[in-house]
Parts: sequence; C-alpha cells; structure tokens
Amino acid sequence: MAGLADWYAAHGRHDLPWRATRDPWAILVSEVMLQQTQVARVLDAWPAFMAEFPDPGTMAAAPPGAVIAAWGRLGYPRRARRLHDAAVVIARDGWPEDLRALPGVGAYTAGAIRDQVHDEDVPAVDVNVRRVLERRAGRLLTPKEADAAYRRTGRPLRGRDRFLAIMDLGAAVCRARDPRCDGCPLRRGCATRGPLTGEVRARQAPFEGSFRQRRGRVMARLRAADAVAVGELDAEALASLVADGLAVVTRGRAALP
DNA sequence: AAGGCGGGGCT
DNA sequence: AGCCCAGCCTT
Repeated sequence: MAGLADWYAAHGRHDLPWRATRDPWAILVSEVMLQQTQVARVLDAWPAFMAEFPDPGTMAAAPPGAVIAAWGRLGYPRRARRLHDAAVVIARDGWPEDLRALPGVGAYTAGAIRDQVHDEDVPAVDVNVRRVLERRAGRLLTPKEADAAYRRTGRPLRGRDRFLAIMDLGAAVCRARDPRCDGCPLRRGCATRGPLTGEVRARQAPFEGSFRQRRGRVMARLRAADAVAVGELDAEALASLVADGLAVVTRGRAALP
C-alpha cells in the first residue's frame, strides 16, 4: 500500500479554489467559513464573497451588516460579525504574531492558516484530523496527545502537505460513518481499522422548532431588507441577535449593524 | 466541562 | 428522523 503522500497526490482535494492561493486573507476567510460547515457549501459561497471583500481593508471599510448579508445562509452568522472585527484589527494593526488574537480564530484555525500560508509544520487538529489520529492510536486523545500524534503521522510529508493530506484522508477515507479502510494508506499501523469503540460526538438538539431556528428566521428577514418593523419580528430572537452584535434597533425598526 | 450557536445534505 | 459537518466563545 502506498503511503499517505502518494494517496494525497492522487486523491487530495487539489480542486478547492482556496488551495490555489497563499494569500492569508483568502485562506482566513475559507477557514472561518469551514468552521462547522461542509466543504460543498463553502465552495458555493467563497468565490463571490472573496470578490466582494478581496482584502481586509475592503471589509473593514464596509459596515458589519454588509458582511453578515454576504454571509447568506452559511449559518452561524456570528462568524461573519467576528470576521469583520478581525478585518478591522488587521487593517489597523496588521496581522498579529499569534493569530488567535483575531476574533473567531482559535487553535485549529490558527494552525491551519500557518500551515497553508507559510508552510509551517504545526499541528492543526480539526474533527477530521482528530478522527484519523484517534482511530490510528486506538483510543481517545487529549489535545496534547493529538498534537504529538499529528507530528508522527504522514511523514515524510510536513507542513502544508501533511496538514491537507491528513485532512483529506479524514474526509474521504477515514470518515465518521462507513470508513473506507480498504483504500487507506495508513491501514498498516492503524489500531482500529474502523470506528473507535466509544467514539461519540455531542449530539445537537433538533433544529426544527428550536430557538436557533427562530433566530435564523429573523436573520433571514434582516438580510432581505434594509429595515424591518420590530413588531413583525420574534422579540426574543431579535434581542438575542442584538446582544450578539448581529442586529441593531433604532426607532422601532430593526436592521443589520 | 458544558452549552449555545445555522442550516443543509445524506442516510 | 437523525447524523454530521475544516470550531469558537462564554459561563
């Protein structure tokens, strides 16, 4: 069986448009969009979004609401709000040494950007990478253990290629459901060769009828119009959006900030 | 450590 | 009718 490097060369997602650039802004946008959102949906949204906000200065000069509107139905609109906040920071101060100083950028996203932009070789463990590492190890891993396992995986790949190869393997082969172990380049040395016993994921409450759905409906109204009479909207959901900086209310009318 | 936060595609 | 998704932030 060929190694991970050969598998990645043949089966990696080399078609994804944000992989064709090393522009940190373009990659930051893609990573934030990809937080808890499938690749296929980001693929639909990223090009037009980048055309509207090609650099941090352009986004910083726009009101947050323009970014929230452009975010569309990607979900978790607070990501759009934080991305605008990040753009303001970058436009004013430049890129911080520690990317986690940017709103909406945590340990994973910071590592993913460093790997992809500068070809650094730092662990970036998302749900896909974690699944690969834990199944290979045969047990659940703490964050520190996962970082150590990451460094032992995929050699001689390093940096950007190591990150993307493990990521793609997790998405296409070492899948959450129905893993395709027969075609896995890491089969040799894998402890489980299948789902890990006790591999559980926090289950989310049903969306139908939820407060999240109510918030989403108000967001959709605000995206579609310049302003909406407060009386037409779900008051609790609107208050929650205002608290998150996703809506403003002036003189009885609600709008994007 | 746990809970909140969209929305859609796939089974 | 669930399951799962390139997480992050607050409590």
